[in-house]
Amino acid sequence: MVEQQTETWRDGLNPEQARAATHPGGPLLIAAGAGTGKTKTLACRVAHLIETGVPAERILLLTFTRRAAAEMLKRAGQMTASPAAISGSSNQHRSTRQFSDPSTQVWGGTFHAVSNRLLRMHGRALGLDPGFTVMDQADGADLMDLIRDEGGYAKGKSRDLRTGGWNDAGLKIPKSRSRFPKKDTLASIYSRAVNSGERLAEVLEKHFPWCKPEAEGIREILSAYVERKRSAGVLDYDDLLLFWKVLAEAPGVGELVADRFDHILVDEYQDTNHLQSDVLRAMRKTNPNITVVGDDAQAIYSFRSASIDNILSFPDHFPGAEIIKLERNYRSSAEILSTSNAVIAESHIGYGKQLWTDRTDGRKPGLIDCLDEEQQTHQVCERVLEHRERGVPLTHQAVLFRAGHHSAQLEIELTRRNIPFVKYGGLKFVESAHVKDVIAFLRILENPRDELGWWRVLNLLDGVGPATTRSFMNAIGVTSNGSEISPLTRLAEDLPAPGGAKREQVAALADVLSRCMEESPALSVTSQIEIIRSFYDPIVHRRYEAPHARIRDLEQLESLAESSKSRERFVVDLTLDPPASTQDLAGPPLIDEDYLILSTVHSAKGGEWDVVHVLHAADGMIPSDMATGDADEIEEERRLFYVALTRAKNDLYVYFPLRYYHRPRGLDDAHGYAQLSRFITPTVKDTFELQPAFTGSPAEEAPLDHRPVAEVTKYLSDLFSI
DNA sequence: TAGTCCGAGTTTTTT
DNA sequence: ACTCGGACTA
Repeated sequence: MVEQQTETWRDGLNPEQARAATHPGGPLLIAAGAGTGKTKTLACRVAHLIETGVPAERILLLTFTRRAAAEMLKRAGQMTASPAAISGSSNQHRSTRQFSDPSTQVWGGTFHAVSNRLLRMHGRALGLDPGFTVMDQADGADLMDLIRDEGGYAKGKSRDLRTGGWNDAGLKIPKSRSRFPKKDTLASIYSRAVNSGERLAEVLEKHFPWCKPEAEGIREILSAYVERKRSAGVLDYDDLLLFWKVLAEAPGVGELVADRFDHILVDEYQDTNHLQSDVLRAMRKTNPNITVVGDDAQAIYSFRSASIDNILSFPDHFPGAEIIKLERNYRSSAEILSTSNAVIAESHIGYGKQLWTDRTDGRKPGLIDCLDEEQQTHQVCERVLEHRERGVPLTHQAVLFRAGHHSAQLEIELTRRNIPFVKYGGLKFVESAHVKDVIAFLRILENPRDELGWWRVLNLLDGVGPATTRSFMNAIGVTSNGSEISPLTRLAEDLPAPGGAKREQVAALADVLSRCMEESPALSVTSQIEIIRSFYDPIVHRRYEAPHARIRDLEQLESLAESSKSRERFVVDLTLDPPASTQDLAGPPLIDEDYLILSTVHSAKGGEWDVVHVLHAADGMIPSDMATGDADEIEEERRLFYVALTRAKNDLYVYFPLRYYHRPRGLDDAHGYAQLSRFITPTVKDTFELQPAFTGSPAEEAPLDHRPVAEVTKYLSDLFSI
């Protein structure tokens, strides 16, 4: 990393970086390879714009996560005289700094967060009630499920559609197993169509061919889904983009919105999708000042409909675009670069950058053959500690893996050895049912028409299931539109016929909700959650086997709310920018401590560490079994591997466990032998130093590995069993 | 109509 | 290990 405390920021830039940072205006594409200082360049560009007189609040910086925006603006702030003007306006609840005048700050954040803000300001012009609530992907899937049940798609309808031909052929229908897509599939189909702009038929054909027989039912559900979101006053992630696009294209208000910004800068452009590129074009119909930064070799979000075409056809979308390539790598040793260059060389698309460095102090990356996952875990721990002893703190080391659960065993071992760690990616706090339940309370307080919120809350009552919930929602006017009286009031005033529910419990619920609505003095979000928990905690105790972990989560949620200005902000922030790591939740105590970073490769995007350990370099893990359908998917997995490798500055270790015990299918505990990841071709392998762990020092390994004995026993018992 | 139990099938990445 | 759906009971 280049020094920052130079006189002016310009001195720290190489010629290409400087040219990009001081580009006068018009469309600019910065094709920045991994580790070429793209964050710095973008931050400098922001600083440059402000120094040349562009008002901070007329700059829009779109990033992939809010964390990235905050980081970039922090760096820009260090370079200019008035740092406060730069720090992002969308500071989240966890941010400790407050700024005097939010109107004089750069707009920074994700597409979704920025859209949320614009729509609350201008949405009315589209007929959109600015009091909308936002739901995440899982909520969307739940709504799909609701509709799916009502329509009886899972049962009767789909069966009717399929039976005919089969009977004629004399085939036995396999016990009418419902093949109708599940809620998550429905949500993905919908999202894919919206984000890529492809028609339903095409989407099914290309990405969900096994769902084609149910196309008609799917179409009906998707239409109903759209309608239900509208009447509930709820937007999903896709709506945020869609409405932003419509807003920007609308005559009158569209110009108003676009004219807010003299300059738009977009980071990680390779991971934007068709819809996002439409948004940008709509925002830049007249003003051509747009800067995008990206690396086609690091495109890893096609599952979210991101399209590599966006970056490849940027010059067509924005005529007159200048392209600046950044190829000088400041991050990694030459040896690490050789390895990563060799990996990406096997792929043949894009702007074909060749990364180089003049560093000469490197060591060859290590490829560590392990007997099995247990040994891999052991090896990682040993190496991590070794590096710490040699002076590399844990925070400067990261362990990367393809899927959230790949680190499960390692986490157990780290805990056992008292090695502190923080994990990014994988299953998230806000996705757990009990947290969602509490958020559902907040959502109906915020937006009493929020059908899904009511659905969750009412279903909590004893003796209340789907049917009673539906009649409740009708009775208090959640679903039946038109009444001026809020469902909250109606629940409190005349309790609906309880059905199977206990009258007192319904009354208690109504009481909790109205206490949260107290206006003078307005209650803090924390107090509201406290009230909700007085009702909900007992339910957790009754419902779950081990309630304590869940109660702790709720305590965390409560304290998370402390720094939150309003209920609206809290709920929106939780869905648009959920805590990304275990650390975000753990609070201050961890901050001074040293801890190891664990992260999915996706969440590691943009990060860099002195020492990087990549787990499970076996076929089936990298590339994932789930993503070997077609050539494009494989290429994306290759780029994913490339992203993992290029995070390393000084030392890189890639681990390959030869044997897996818990093969997904194997109920008979049969193990399987894995293949080395197909991305480690012979050429690539040559760039590594091979370090077979199990032929190492036997004295060290032997006591730790009881497997061989178990193997022999099993072998013999198999032999005799037939 | 709710709640429970069992068997079958699935298992990624994230705003 | 987990979720989903179907069947069964109260």
